[in-house]
This record gives sequence, C-alpha cells and structure tokens, in this order.
Amino acid sequence: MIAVSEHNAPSDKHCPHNAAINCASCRLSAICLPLALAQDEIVQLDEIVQRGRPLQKGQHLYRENDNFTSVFAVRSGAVKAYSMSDSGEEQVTGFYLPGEILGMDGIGHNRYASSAVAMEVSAICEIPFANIEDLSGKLPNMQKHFFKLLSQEIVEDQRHITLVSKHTAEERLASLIVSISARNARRNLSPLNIRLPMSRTDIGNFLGLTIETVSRVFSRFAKQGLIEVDKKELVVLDIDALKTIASLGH
Amino acid sequence: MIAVSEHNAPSDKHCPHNAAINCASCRLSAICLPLALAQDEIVQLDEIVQRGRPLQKGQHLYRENDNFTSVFAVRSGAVKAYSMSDSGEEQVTGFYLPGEILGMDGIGHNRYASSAVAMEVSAICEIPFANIEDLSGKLPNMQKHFFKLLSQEIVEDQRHITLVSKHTAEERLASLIVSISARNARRNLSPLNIRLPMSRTDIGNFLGLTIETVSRVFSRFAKQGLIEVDKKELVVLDIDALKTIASLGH
DNA sequence: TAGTTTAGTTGACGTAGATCAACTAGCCAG
DNA sequence: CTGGCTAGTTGATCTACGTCAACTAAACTA
Repeated sequence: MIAVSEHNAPSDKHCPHNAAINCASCRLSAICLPLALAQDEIVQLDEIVQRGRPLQKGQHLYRENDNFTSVFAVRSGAVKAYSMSDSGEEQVTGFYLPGEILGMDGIGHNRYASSAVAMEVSAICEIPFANIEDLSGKLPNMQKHFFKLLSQEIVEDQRHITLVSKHTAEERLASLIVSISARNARRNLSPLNIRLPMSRTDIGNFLGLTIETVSRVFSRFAKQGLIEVDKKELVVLDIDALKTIASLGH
Repeated sequence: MIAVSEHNAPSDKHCPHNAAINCASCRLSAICLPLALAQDEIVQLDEIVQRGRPLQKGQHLYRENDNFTSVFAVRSGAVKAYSMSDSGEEQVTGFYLPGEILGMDGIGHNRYASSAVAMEVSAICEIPFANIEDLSGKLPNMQKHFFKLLSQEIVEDQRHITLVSKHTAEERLASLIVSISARNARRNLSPLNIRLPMSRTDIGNFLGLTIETVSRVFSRFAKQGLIEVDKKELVVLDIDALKTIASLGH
C-alpha cells in the first residue's frame, strides 16, 4: 500500500546500486560534495574513490577499533553506526542515508570509534583518508570541505545531546521523523512518504528510549492524525505539527 | 581549607595569565599541539596566534551566530560553551580547561553554533581560522592535527550522548569528576584536589540533570566516603570507586 | 501447513529523577 | 550589623518513562 523505497531489486543499469560510475555524474554529489569543488577537482577526487560490491543487510563496513583507513559515502541503502561502551551496552550513534558520509570518527585515534552496518542492501563509496589528506594539501576547497563536514557533525551531535538530555519522548521521535523527512527532501524523494530503514529497537536506542515507548509514541501520533504507520512505512500527515512538537522546549 | 586554584591574583611575571609569550615555551603545548608539529612549524603557528587581555568572569569569547573567525585555546582559567535551542532553553555543551581548544563548531556554517563565556578570569589564545587553513595547506602535520582535533571532539560528543541517554545520575556525575581529574593530571595538577570552576546549575545542565539531583548525588558520594565537597572545592578520596561507577553499564 | 522465531504492540505497575518548597550560608550594600 | 541576594542543600511528592508480561502478526523452516 505504501511504497517508497528506491532500493528493491538491484537489476538493471538504472539501479542506484550500480549507477554513478563517477562522482561527476552522481546525482548525490550535491549532497556529498556541496559547492566546494570545481569540475576538475571532482575528477581528481574521483580517481581515489573506490566503489565496491553492494553490501547485504547486516554486513559491516567497519568495526569499532579497526584500523582507520577510509571514510565512506552512502550511495544507496542505509547504514547504522553504533558503539559499545565499556559496560557492553550498544549505543546507536547515527543513521546514514544516501549522500551522507560516515567513518570520520576514526581520524582522531587512527581507529574507528564505532561500528557501521548496512540496515538494508547498500552501495557504498570508499574514500581512503590518506588520499583525502594528500588532496586536501593541494586543493584548498577540498580541505575546507572536510573541515566543514567534521564541524557539522560536531554541531549535529551537540544538538542530539540536547535532544536526548532535555526533551520528552514525543519531542525526540518527532525530531527524528522531521529529520528523515528533510533528508528525503534533499534527495528529491517525498518528504511525506517515508520508509524507515531501521528497527524500533534502533530508533529507541538512538533516541535514548525503550522500544515500548517508541511504539507507544508512534501509536499516539497516529491516533492524533499526525502520521500513518505500517511497520516501516510511514506517511506523514501533518509535518508542521511534528515540527512544532520537535522544537518544543521541554 | 582546600586550595587548588592556580588562578587567583594575576600579578607577577610568573602568573599563568601572562606567561607563555609564545607556543614553543608554553607548558601547555603538549596538550594543545600534541606530537604533531616540528619545532620550526611551531614557530610558524606562533606567528598567527593572538594573545589578548585576560577575560573576566562572565565575559564572552564569542556568541552563538557570531561570524566564525577563530578557534581559541584556553591558557588559564576555564570556559563554558553553551547553545540556545529554538525553544529557548540553554544547553551547556562543554567545559574547556587550560590547553583545550574550542570554537571549532563554527567551521561548518561560518557561524559559531554556541556561545563561550569565561567561568573565571581566563587567559585565551586566539587562532584565526583562515591562517590555520593556509598553514594546513603547507604543513601536512598541521592539517592532520586539526583533522584529529575535530574528530576527537566528535568521539567525545558521542560518548556524552551515551552518558546522558543511558546512564544514571550517579554514573553521569562520577564520569564528570573522573574526566576533570584526568584533565588535571594531564596538566600536572593534582588529580585528587579539584577546584570545580562551574556552578551546580552548569553541571546539571551539562549532564542532563537538575541542580537538586546534582546536589543530592554529591552528598551521597560524600556520605559514602568517595569525595569531600566544600562548595567548589572537591577532594577525591576514592578515584577507583568513581571510575567503576562511571563505567558501570546502566 | 503447522510450528517456531522475530518484530512490534499494548497494558499494568514500579521507580529514578523532576518538581515544588522550605531552609541555610555566604556575601555585598548601606 | 542588618537586610536582601545568590548558590546550594534537603525533604516531600509527582510523573514520564522503564520494566515486566501477555499478546499479535509476519516470515522462516522443515
């Protein structure tokens, strides 16, 4: 009934898992490499980007404490990053959708600080970091771009701290829905028909809530006519109401 | 009775507020510029670092949405960073002690994402970011150093997310005490005699707790013989117990 | 096609920490 | 020294969310 996913059967040449044999023609480049780079600079970047076989659901891109070698761009599908604390609990640190870049937490100590796993079949671009450093020394725009990417992740993480430490369950979930909706819009997908690639458990973990609370809040939003939910398919009926809830003070 | 602070009366030439007329002789450089730079590279950095008058308590270093120009290193004193959400609540995003660097959240959008205010009289080094970018293009070690700094802040923020979303009040406060103790040790100050530069309100805000809960947990720790507290002076009696509590799963 | 497993929902109840409120101790102004 | 102000402490009560438990429905398998 609700059908949004663009990643179903990797079959023909138009399939996003195989499309985009280079950065210049990749329709995600506007997200992945915003404004920063000139045409000839993109060509240089293109030479260092590696495009592997699609990852199956559940396959890892890297694991916590692996040697840091590369950052990764999601081309299609969806990836979850999570880390394990001393005490053994899992903390989901982020969801990465097409056009988004992950793995930068590994730069600081030459080891990934989190693990990354495909939540569904995903195509990934791998960018060896040594080459980024090289290229950044030569291309000021490239350097600037990665400084920005890192800085933006800091700002997002700090917003997330506010979210989980000062906001109610409803505000947290509304905020996640609004975020995914906006990221869909950025890729020219419907901001109102959303396929959630992650489980309720992952959502709860990410938002600092239990699975039961997530489920209850989904039900409550549905009862209030803000959304329709059917498993992982989500129809947003009143995005403005959700935005209001999301930015409500505590 | 307990006296730890090194920042009392800025008076003579040995006062840390005025000391260190250059990076090479700054006793904090080991924290501020770890390993990365060669001697002659430090000299180049030194030329772009600006050292202003000491900031008085309550004075701002920058404010949220100000144009981003520089990052800052704390030379003495202590600085608090905080941001304001749409809904108007304050979120303390970090405490910065001597040798630590702040302001990097401004790189991403050319505006600071937070405000920074001195919690006590503080001496600050200002490093214009345009110069850092320049120098990073020339000195690979410099570039690498700032990539690392940014990445480490991401990792810390993610740990903080785990702390506030999955840990109890006792675990959060123990974690903060252990962190400040370790940062004291790094500067060759006593890890057990600590002066907390921030108010209970700031601690609570940072940890996602109310001031009352912070107060109660301090009292409980004292009753258990783990610490002695007198206002902002803190004596750690059992650091191992605190470390155990801090890393306890939820 | 029955039987098991896995993901999610819903309800009843318990609890950590928030809220509200009273109180104490410095500390500055006059 | 007195009165008001600010920062912190402590107690009594309330509540949002966690916990525990029962249930439903796909999806997997044998």
